[in-house]
Amino acid sequence: MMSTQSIRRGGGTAAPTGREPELMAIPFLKTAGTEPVELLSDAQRQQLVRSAAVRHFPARTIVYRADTAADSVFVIAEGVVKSYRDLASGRRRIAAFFFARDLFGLAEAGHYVNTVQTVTPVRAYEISFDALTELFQREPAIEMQFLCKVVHVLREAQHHSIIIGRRDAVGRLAMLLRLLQKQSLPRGRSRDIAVPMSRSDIASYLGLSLEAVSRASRRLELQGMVEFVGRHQVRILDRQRFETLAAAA
Amino acid sequence: MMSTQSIRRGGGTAAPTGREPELMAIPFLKTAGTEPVELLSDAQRQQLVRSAAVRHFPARTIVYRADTAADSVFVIAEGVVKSYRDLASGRRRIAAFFFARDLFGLAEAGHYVNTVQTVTPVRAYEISFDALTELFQREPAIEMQFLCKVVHVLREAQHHSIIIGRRDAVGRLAMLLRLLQKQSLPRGRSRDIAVPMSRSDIASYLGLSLEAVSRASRRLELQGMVEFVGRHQVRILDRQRFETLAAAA
DNA sequence: CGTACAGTTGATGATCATCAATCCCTGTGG
DNA sequence: CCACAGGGATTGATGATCATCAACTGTACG
Repeated sequence: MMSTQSIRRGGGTAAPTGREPELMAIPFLKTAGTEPVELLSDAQRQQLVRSAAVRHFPARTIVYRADTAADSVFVIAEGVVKSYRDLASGRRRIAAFFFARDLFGLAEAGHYVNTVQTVTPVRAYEISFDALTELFQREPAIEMQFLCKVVHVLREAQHHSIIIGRRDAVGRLAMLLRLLQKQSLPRGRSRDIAVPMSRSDIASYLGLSLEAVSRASRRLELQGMVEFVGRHQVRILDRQRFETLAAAA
Repeated sequence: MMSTQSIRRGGGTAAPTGREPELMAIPFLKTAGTEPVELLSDAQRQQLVRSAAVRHFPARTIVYRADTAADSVFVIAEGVVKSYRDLASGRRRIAAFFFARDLFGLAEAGHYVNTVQTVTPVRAYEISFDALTELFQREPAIEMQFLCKVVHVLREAQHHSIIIGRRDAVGRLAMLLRLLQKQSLPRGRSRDIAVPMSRSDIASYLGLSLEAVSRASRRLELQGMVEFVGRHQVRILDRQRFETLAAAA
């Protein structure tokens, strides 16, 4: 279904030679701008790649399940995953989507907290905890970069709860689209946003019903802010109003 | 920088007992149980205390404001703070409450993300970023403990968005009370829960209106699950149903 | 004892969840 | 190439829940 279409998202990434794995975040120390930057040096990437294994996952693959024994973390080279938990009520809450240059697999007392499943085909670097701690000892600077990245993920989690805290469905959807926009092209200014995940996933992420997402999409279109090009792409038509809505919080 | 008026240096008897500062979290590596544990060794605490300054804040003091220059992190020895952001709509969203043995002050590009204000009088250890990085180099094990703590805070942030994701006000309130219960006595089994913050703060944390919190409290009482003893204490009357409600998610 | 603020209670309207029916896209097989 | 099946997505109708506005009560503190 989305297999071929959604793998190639905007942003001609790749160039998988020696520049991986990448780890991107906004550092907490003062930097030039407020944009995310690559945290790892070439030397650090070389160190990392020696401790890691490259893994390939087809779309919709479970990478690991919540509450199972955890032994490694993952850095995405290419693709998108969702990190979620199925609640007692039968509802599913997606805690986060992770993209290229993101880190996931943080555990609690030796067990994964969330289930992680690929949304698109994914290429990732898997690093065992043993290798990671050994790496931290050998190259302490890398540990600081990981700390930096985790803080970044923490900020994103806080942002997520601000999204969910909104009462209006269209506002929540707009905020998600803005996230996806940043992912699509970290620097470019294209009007097109890739939406690799299903409506159902979006609903689980936004804390809405599937129908509410559908209606919110419709309303965004009717108001002339965006245009849906198929199910996995959105085009911004009125950036002004779109940004205002997404920022209103 | 820090707001000058709101900060008062230690006026009383700080006299650290030697067991401070403490830093508590559930490690991500496998441990004996799933309860939070003290992360720092005695030696590490001694190192830390040498790089830190003890600060005392009266209740309702702003420790720092969002978007101001950040230069240090804080470890709470005693007291409660709230970490929040005021949104464009005029609403306030509390991202987290922090308690004794918690860490706060993580920044983004050299600026604090949230405003932090004390709820009760607070005694805290302030550690400048400079001292912290220097400390990490001198004692690499401490960096791992900080990483561990940040991961812990990340999990709590994810849990927060699960709370907010609930649709029913009573359920959200119950989940907050359960958090406060864990804080009250990490090991004890008392029926009483301390609720140091105001209804308004609770509302901002749960993503509800102040009135909704009030009505939810009333309903919890009418259903016989809890009893409110004054405004800052709750007594569990029917733990069974209370846990069920809080866990339903 | 009075003021100010925190909290409660009530009435009304807006928004979303839910149930149900239909549409549409995609992949499959004739 | 087309028909069909199945899951994803859309649309519609109804009810439940919370926000909001407003009035009131309780409590802390001088």
